[in-house]
Amino acid sequence: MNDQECQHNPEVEEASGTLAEQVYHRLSEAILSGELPPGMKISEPALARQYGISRGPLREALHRLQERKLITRSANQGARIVKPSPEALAELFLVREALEGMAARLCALQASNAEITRLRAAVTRASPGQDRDLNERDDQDFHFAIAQYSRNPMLTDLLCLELYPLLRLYRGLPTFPRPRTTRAALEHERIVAAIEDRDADLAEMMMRRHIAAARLRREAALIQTETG
Amino acid sequence: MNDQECQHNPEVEEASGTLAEQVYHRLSEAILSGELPPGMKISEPALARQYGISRGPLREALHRLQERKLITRSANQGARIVKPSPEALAELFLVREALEGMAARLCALQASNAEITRLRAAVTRASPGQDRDLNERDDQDFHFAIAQYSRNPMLTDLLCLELYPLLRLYRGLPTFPRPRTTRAALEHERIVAAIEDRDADLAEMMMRRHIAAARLRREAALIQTETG
DNA sequence: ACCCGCCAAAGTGTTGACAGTTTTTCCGAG
DNA sequence: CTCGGAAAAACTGTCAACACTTTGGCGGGT
Repeated sequence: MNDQECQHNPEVEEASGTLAEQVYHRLSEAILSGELPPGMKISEPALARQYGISRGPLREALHRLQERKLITRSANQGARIVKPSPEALAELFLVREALEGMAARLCALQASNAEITRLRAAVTRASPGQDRDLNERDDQDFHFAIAQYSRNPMLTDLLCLELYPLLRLYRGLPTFPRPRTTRAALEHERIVAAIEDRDADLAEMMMRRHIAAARLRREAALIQTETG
Repeated sequence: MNDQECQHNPEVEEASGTLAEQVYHRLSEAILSGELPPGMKISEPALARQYGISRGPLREALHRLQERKLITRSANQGARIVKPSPEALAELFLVREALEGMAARLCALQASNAEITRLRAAVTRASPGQDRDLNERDDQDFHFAIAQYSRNPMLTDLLCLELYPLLRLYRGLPTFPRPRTTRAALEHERIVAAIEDRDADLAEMMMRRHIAAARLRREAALIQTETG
């Protein structure tokens, strides 16, 4: 009935299971990528037409997004895309520091030798010399691997399925700290070295400093903006 | 059409907003309290009849519970109440250690003097002498207050709305560590003392030891059970 | 010109019914 | 008695329609 579906993303559309599941993932991606502008009010009939489905599955997806705090809902007043704020970004970095610090600790304690070898390979491949900078993809892979090798599914899910996706929301924010390429690569190397030594305390401390550095850079930039 | 509604809990039924919201909270409570046995398969028609509503709002509530990981859903196979495992409990305690440690740190850095005074009053009231033991309610209030005074809404929500409720699920587990009354009260006192001194490092360390103590006691009990 | 109440249009919340799938049951063959 | 398979019951996924609420605009009164 709708000839102009898939107008928002001409990708493969064969997906998993139910319509509610599909639209949930597509909406999640649309929000995190900024395709749906923050603060926008969601009209259920309009969105349902756009995706070529009924309101039932759409509402189920919206309730899941609500629980993930990607949208806000109030009774009889509809849903709105969540609006990222500099304050929320600061909070996120502190939570991330705590969780990734623990992940690095567990990694040092429990990762297998094979996993550590893979970590080392990825880090040295990402920065073979002084001149090679760390790109965003390598950085994400590194943190993703640490989270996985912690052997704590609850912690891994929290980081990879909730915190890391949320970070994408804040990329457009003017206060989002740009990665410090060569410096970050060096810190990654030291974290892996601590894990290789099975030094849990050092691994956690290094990871926390690594995360905190981005937060502190951002706070410094904020102050400079205010006074400048 | 249903004369025997509310058969499961004869309480006040006037609640907030939509039916989906009400049934979401009631189901959440039912799962966490163990009223709905872990691992049980959920029949949507049966539950809908039991709560006197249609399947639509019920399904919306179920999708929210799925996102909270209180139930598991697979396409065309229905939903099941999540089953707590000793492994998941161990993971939970590690995540809690990381997050509450950070909360105590932020508390030491950012809590107002009035809030710290309230913390101190609550701790001394909970254990006026050596003989007075720490009950469960006082313990929960203490950790709840720390989470709140951290002035980090994202961290507070994670702890109070996700981790702490989840803990109730594991209370029935034979491996759940029973509180160490007088010892825990002493540790609480030391944490508050560190916060009063605005000693962020010490506050975090004390809180992490406090959480880790419960985890270690549990692991020790497990080993003893295996060998005994 | 401004404010207040009414009316229509749109939107959200809820329901019952229909289609496709899974699970159970039941019956006969081996 | 056990095993396999087909029919039937139950259940999940989906949809369109209905009831109630909110929103926007219009007209009348001040």
